[in-house]
Amino acid sequence: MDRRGPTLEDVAREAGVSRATVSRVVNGIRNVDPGIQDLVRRAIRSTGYTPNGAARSLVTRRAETVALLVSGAGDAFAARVFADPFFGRIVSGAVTCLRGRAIHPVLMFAESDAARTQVVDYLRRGSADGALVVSVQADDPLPRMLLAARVPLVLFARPAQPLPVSYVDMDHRRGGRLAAEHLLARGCRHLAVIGAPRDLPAGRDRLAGFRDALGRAGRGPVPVAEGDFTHDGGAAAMTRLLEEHPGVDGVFAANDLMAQGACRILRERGRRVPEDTAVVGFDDSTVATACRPSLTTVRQPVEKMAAAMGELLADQLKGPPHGPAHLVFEPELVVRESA
Amino acid sequence: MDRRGPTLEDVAREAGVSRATVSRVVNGIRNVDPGIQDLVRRAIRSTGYTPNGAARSLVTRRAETVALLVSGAGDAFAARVFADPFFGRIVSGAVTCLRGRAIHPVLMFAESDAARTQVVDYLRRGSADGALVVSVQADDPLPRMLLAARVPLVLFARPAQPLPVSYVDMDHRRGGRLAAEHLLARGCRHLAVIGAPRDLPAGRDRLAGFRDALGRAGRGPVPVAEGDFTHDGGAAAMTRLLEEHPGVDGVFAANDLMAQGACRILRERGRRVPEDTAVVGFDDSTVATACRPSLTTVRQPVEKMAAAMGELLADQLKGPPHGPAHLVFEPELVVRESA
DNA sequence: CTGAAAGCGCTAACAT
DNA sequence: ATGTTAGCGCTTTCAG
Repeated sequence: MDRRGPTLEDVAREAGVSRATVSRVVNGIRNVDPGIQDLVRRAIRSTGYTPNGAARSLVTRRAETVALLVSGAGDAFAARVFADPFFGRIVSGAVTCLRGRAIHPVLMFAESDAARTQVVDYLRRGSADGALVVSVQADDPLPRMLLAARVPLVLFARPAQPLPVSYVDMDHRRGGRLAAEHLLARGCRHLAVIGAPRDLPAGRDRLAGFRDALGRAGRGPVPVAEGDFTHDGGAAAMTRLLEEHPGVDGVFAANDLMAQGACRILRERGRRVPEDTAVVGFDDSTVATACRPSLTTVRQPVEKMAAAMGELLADQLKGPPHGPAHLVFEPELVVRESA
Repeated sequence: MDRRGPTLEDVAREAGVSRATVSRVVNGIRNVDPGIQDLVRRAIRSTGYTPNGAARSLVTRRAETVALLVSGAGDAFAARVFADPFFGRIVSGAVTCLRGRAIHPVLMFAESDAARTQVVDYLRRGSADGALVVSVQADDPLPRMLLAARVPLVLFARPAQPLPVSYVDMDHRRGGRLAAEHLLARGCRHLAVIGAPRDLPAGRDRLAGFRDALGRAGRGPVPVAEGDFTHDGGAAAMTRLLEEHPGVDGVFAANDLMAQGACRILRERGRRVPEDTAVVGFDDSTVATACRPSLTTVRQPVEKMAAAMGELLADQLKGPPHGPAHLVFEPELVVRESA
């Protein structure tokens, strides 16, 4: 079963012109006589010609492909990643943006040294022109490796260590402030936080913003239980919080999944949400509207951010490098039932 | 910024051998003197050589890449797809399987004629060696188009129209039976179904299996409200069901998201789940354990199925075609709180 | 505006 | 066991 199709040569012969001319027509280059253009197009149709990607790629040095990398650690990483609707949103935003530019995304997980090596090799081999990277780990070595390999790349979220690299991010500090202000405004007096893993810049910023607002309102320190972005992690954190601070009447969770886990525990303990304890989530993921009470949450415009990543990378691939670009989006508080 | 690296030629010169020998070492072909192998490897290291993918691809006629196609219709298709954890599971299963074989998945959505054309072109261009297709639409034209282009492919789920193509599927009929038997066994007397879109074979089979079991138990016809696999669709269907059959005490929903939507409505109407109305879902997706009551559901081994798709395709790419293969997996009832 | 010709970097016969 | 050679299918100067 050989899927080898007709080549430029075949089309050229059919049309009675040279390969170069066919190539020009295929690539939409002007300076081709309209009559001949027609001739060629007809020949293309009649032969059923499609350009060969590898051959083209070999000379243009472009694969019209980028790697979409999800980077983090742990067993069953791939399986866990998509349990959070967050990643699906990134993927769909990126894919949608790239497809408009006829760039194709190759999805890869980089959760071990072996996987990272595979990823870097893939890029060095020229199979992809650049990379879109989503790290869920603070000390992720991947961006550095890619930078060392001179791979054009754009990160989702500012790296934990400063790096000369483009990224798209959100103003998490502001997000944390919005959450705190809302909780304060609805009269909560005993706040608590279910935080992100301690070393993630985004998590730190959300917490810092939350504290900012508290400080400004003359409030003291706030108890924090660390979560892991999962439903169960949120539930566990809420349980701990309740043991040590039974009087808590307002909770800010660093993502919606954890907020949902927290709500579950609160209700199992006989507390009404939001009457007894209000809960604010983060992300505005699909679960925010699917649960009862629906979640009041800080919306991240993830799809837009992912699309921006794609654009930034596309620009970088096209023009000469203008140095790292940083795009920071604004969060938005979405008020629903939980707070 | 030219990322052009050293070539085979450079390595050959450095090692004082021919390009062919270097190529043999790189590709792990025996019949190379161990001493020379060492020499070459050293030269590879010292030059920092990585093979060029396009050049290799041009002669081997293999891209070591497959397209992972999600096919369906509608606006914002890409965005909606990942709202259901189901797709994330497929993707992660497929990626995990393929990576072991050094095959890279390109993710594409095919929801319009333009998108489908782009997809077929991509394959015809040789940029991918084959396709893994997940259709969420009964009359999806994509498989046929791919078949016509002689693209090796494997479908997730049997196509609505018989097609000479390999696929991986589950015994949905059996899944429906499991759900019915469980509901019957727990003493439900007034059953109802929240079905899948009517034209999906999987949905039809689940319903048929459900009816099978009912018939065998001497039960008559069962009311069915059609859903669209979303949380809200499930809620809407449940609402309709309740209006026409207020006495319903057992519901089978064609996926977990709809089951969750149904539970929401039931509780809003003051009914206890499962005491007043039991609910059985389908898929055993991540939402099944995240909600209260947790869902009793029919588990689909999605990751395994997706991995099997990858294997089937890999085999097809490797060996000579042995005709379409069909792999059918068994469902499993997972009993939790909702029924 | 069109054609001829030179590669892009690699693999795979075929010789040796 | 190694080297020589001929392409894979395309783009792109460079002439004309």
